[in-house]
This record gives sequence, C-alpha cells and structure tokens, in this order.
Amino acid sequence: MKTPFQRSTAQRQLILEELRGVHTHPTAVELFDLVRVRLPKISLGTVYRNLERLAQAGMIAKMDKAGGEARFDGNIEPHDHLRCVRCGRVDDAPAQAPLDLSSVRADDFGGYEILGHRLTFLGVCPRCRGNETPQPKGE
Amino acid sequence: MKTPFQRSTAQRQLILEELRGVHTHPTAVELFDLVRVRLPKISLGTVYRNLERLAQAGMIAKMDKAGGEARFDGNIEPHDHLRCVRCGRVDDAPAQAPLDLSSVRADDFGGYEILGHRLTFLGVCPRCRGNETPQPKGE
DNA sequence: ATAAGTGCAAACGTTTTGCCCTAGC
DNA sequence: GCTAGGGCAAAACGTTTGCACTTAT
Repeated sequence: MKTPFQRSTAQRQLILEELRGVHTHPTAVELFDLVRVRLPKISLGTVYRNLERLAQAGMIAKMDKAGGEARFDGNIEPHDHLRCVRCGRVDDAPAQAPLDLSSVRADDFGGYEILGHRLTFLGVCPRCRGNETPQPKGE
Repeated sequence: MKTPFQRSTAQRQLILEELRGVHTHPTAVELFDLVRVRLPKISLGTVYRNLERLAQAGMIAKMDKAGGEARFDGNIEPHDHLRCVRCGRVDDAPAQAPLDLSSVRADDFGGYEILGHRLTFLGVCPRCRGNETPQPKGE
C-alpha cells in the first residue's frame, strides 16, 4: 500500500496502532484518550487530522455516524456491523451476511457505478437485553 | 398508526408533506428551506424538534450521517440506498438486494436480538460519472 | 383556560482551521 | 535547513435547549 505521508511520526503510528488494537470502533475522542496514555502531549486536533488522512488513504475506515460522533474502524477487510439501538455500541458481525448480487441487474442500481456496500444490523446487544434500563448512549 | 402528538400543527403537517413529496433524503436545513416557502415564519428549531419526534414515532426514518449532517427519509418501507462517494447524494435503490438470512445462524449475530438492517451501496452516481470534477459535497 | 407546541437565541458537542512551533528528513 | 506535521486555541458547524409567547384543544 502506498503511503501518502511524507514523514513518519510517533503520533500517527500510535493512533494506527491503538485503532488496530481495539475492536470497539472508537470515536476520535476515545482514541485520543487511548493514545494519550502513552503520548500525553498529543492534541485532539492531531487525532482528527490523522484519522481523516488515514481514512482517505484507505488505511482505516471512517464509519457513518449513528448518533453524535463519527467512529473509526482499524479493520478494512469487508465485514458487517451490529449496532445496538439502545446503547449505541457497534460490534463486528462474526460472519458476513450472504449478499448475492449476481442476480441483481445493473439498472437496479440506477446508473450508479458500484464500489462497495455497507451492511449494518440493528438490534439489542446482549448487555442491553439483560438490563432493561438502557445505557445513556445512542440517539 | 398511533400518533403520539397531542395537537396537529401546520408546521408538522408541512414538514411531513414536504418530506414525503421528495425522494432526495433531505437534511434538516434543506427541509427547513422547503417548508419555509409556504410557511416563512417557521424556525429551524421546530424542524429539528418535529423531525426527531416523527422519527421516534416511526413515521419517518432518520438516516445515518455519511458526512456532516443527518438525512431524513419519508419512505419507511424497507429499502436500500445508493450513496455517491463523490457528491454525497443518496438515492433509493430501485430494487432491494436479496439478503438471505435463512442460512445465518443465531450466533453469527453475537448474541444480538436483530431488529432490522441497513444496506447502503457506495458508488459514483450518473451525474458524477459524467463530469470528472466532483461536486463539493460529501467526505 | 390549559398546556402542547412554536419562535428565538443562546448553548452545546463535534470537527475544522489558522498560526506558530517542532522535528523528520 | 527545509517544510510536513503537531500543539494550541479559536472558529465553524450541526443540533439541542430554555424561556416566553402562541394557539389547538
């Protein structure tokens, strides 16, 4: 993969490392807090800047915002997501749903040139199925 | 459908009417401008308030934000979307993609109770395929 | 008459930006 | 030494909220 970055910095390295080390699809602020443990002087602006550029470079994925903030995914392999409508958490789907597009005709796509797809299942996570009192997160 | 609203107002009526009259998945501000033509005194806050409550009532759908703002959909029938990665516009997919979940096992969903799904195809819309210069919208 | 709903403007949380400084090359 | 990239703080942006007023019931 070509790197569009001209210099290697500790900040970007750590951001990427932390993002790949978790499977929780963190927000920029959550990632900021993770990175800050090892690099206390990093600024939130730098986290945003790098996430944006890493996403544009295709090295990470920027997810659609369900509630208030954007979430980022260190795993760029195609995979589906599970989102809890109560607490807002997003998990990776253990298996990719079989989406058979072979029978879909070109003009089912309204003239679009298709590059990929995003599939997210909405549901209630195990945690929230237990306690009826919903977590404050989400929309 | 039960209406959780205690009073009928011209504002809410118009918002719903305009949203159902377009197929462009407008943002709150776009809708504000549409409604303002016939009801110049309406405020943006009212548009937000009503969109939120209409969505909670299940009468419209609030879509995930792809770029900066939330988009709303007057069509609550299950259907897929096409999003242009260049200009950010969102169209309805003419046909719903065949998603066969009969073969998917329960624990492919990691303990989630599944309520539904969102499927969005990413691609380049006809407009943007024509002119190479991309519209400024989108991320 | 009552209170649901509106208009307005201020406040809020997230993200972007400008400017100067730091540090990778 | 040159300049890409970072730190910081202000600004921008979409959205929410408090409060006084309007209006459907």
